[in-house]
Amino acid sequence: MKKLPYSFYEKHVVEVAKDLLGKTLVFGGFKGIITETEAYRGADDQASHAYRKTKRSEIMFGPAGIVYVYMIYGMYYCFNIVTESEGNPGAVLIRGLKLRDINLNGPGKICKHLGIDKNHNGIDLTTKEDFYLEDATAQVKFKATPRIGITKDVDKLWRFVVDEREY
DNA sequence: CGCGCGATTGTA
DNA sequence: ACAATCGCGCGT
Repeated sequence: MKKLPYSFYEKHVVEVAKDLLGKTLVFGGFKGIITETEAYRGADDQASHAYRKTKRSEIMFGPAGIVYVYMIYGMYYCFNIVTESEGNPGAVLIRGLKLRDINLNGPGKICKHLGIDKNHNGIDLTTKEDFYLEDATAQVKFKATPRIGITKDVDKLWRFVVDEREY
């Protein structure tokens, strides 16, 4: 299996969110299959941090393949991957990860279990040897649903979940 | 500088 | 159904 290149992340955020399903995340000693994602975009997505450019959301406006981690509700971190070309904000929230023996369903659980926090913000997934994504040969089946936990732009079907029998 | 609230989760 | 818990973003 080979590491996913910059070109994989540079596409439209919704495409990347779908394509990430079934891919393998390698982080330190952990290896897991991505089972659930959500897409967040720029000015046309009111639910996104990048709806307005702030110090926090600035990273979403930058180049693709970069890790975006933020704290939520004062006690959990959310792990995102920046997409699209520079100047076009977008990021995919990783919401589900299947490890060998544990099913991490929920962005907070993933970060807590793997130990991902604010220190990982800004890491380039295309150049590291212990933090990257691996290509997958097989395509997985999935469903599109509304995103979780938001109050604006709730009608966008930008949450993608791998069918349970696929993993 | 103060204040309300959030891309969540475990517990009741 | 709700508390835990704190950094961010916006208004003053």
